[in-house]
Amino acid sequence: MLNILSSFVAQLSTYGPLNEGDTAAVCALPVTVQTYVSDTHVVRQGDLGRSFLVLKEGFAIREKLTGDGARQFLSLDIPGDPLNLPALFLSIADHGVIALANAKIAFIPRQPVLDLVTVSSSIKHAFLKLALTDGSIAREKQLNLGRRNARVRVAHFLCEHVARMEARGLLSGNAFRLPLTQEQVGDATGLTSVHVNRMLGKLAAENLIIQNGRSIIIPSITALREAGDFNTQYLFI
Amino acid sequence: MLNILSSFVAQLSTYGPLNEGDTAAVCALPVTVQTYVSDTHVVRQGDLGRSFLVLKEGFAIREKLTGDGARQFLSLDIPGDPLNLPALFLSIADHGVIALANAKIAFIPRQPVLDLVTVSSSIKHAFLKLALTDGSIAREKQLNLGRRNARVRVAHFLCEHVARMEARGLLSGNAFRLPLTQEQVGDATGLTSVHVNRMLGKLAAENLIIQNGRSIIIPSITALREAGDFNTQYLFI
DNA sequence: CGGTATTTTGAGCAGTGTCAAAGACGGTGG
DNA sequence: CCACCGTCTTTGACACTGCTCAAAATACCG
Repeated sequence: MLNILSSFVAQLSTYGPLNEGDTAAVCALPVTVQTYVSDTHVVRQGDLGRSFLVLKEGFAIREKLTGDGARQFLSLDIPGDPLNLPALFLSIADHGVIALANAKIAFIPRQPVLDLVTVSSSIKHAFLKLALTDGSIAREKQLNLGRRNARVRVAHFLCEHVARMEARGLLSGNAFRLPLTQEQVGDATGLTSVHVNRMLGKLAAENLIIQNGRSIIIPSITALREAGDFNTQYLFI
Repeated sequence: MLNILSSFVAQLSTYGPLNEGDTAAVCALPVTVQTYVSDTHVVRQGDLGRSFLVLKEGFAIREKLTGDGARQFLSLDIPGDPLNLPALFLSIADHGVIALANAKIAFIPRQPVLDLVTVSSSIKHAFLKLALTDGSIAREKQLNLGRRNARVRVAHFLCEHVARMEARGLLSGNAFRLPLTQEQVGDATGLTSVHVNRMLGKLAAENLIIQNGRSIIIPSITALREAGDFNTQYLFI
């Protein structure tokens, strides 16, 4: 229960029934946990997938870079999220991973995970659904980046983070603390920090959010979701 | 060999070794083929995944819509591509599918596919890699839409289509015919048709492409790839 | 050959980016 | 506990990319 990987197992089991043997096998995987102090690159685009990474505490970010160094954040990951599933099975990481301050990441050597997936069909099935869900989220972001304006994009970003946190039981009430700077929100939404600042101000002026530093209160999640053209369906939670 | 699903099997086997039994089992799946005349919605966002769809001939598009009806194309699919893997395993389609003129799509009832995946571990493994690769491509598009300007985006789009066609052996030489209107290229790149037109004109003026209607010649793929900040790595071909 | 869809072009505009500076905040050492 | 320093947020002025609207030119299809 209090295993290092319990939150990951819990999430995995939402994708397909795991029997006790499966659960035990996952929890028995050899694990090392690493804690990070400030924003740190854990994996760089192109690295070999030597270990499977699962976020245990705090937050992490997956990112890609353009040739001239512009950053695009692909996801803001929360406890229980796998951080490099593609690298595990495709050998090479198509994206980088950044640990935010105080994040704890579990490292599991690659081979034991591959072995486990080979042995247990239901675990492999859960991994497949995990990959497909991750793809669904990426596609929603294509839509967000390609066809929604700045205000809607920022609102959508907030809605998604809150919805995912809530689904994991990591959020209570309508208040939370954003773990990112506005510059980083810009990297997630394809905007500049200046414009993110203005859009947050606009959402606040419309009473869709109440800001106090990085603490955010959402007076009406329904209203914010409408502003962000947000629907939980694509998250499959 | 000349089975309806042979191109799909060929692609699947690039993701993981399939023995003869696996190959035969896939080819033995019950299939109906449907031909489309002009751009037609085959699946709509939110539909139930009753059949597994594989593109056999021509082109198809996967799309998502915003609440106010703006379109974002997620991918331009080519023969051999599965069109609704997520819907198959997650029950509900997170995106729509459009068949372009003269496309032939193979419909395979859902249950036989699920059964096959349950029985064959190597086929499930191939599906997993397929899903992860699809995710990798979606992430590159997040980068493209979020952080690259219009000219680079259009060049990147062309490079990706050409690279994927080539990898399937569907292209010879440096000429091809774009199966999309400029409006549709805009839906794929998050631009308007007018701006796509200008960017294509710009690429032509720079001798990166030679246009004649929808026929495009690429004098130097190296040069176009540089202009499009394109590298095949994320395609895992 | 006519009608429709698509491409091309132009002019003006809106949304977002850039640059720069001031203000607020938070953590650290004294 | 306070002062300081670096980071982050906020604001303003202006530039530029890409959008809108509209019309003309061209290509495609029956």
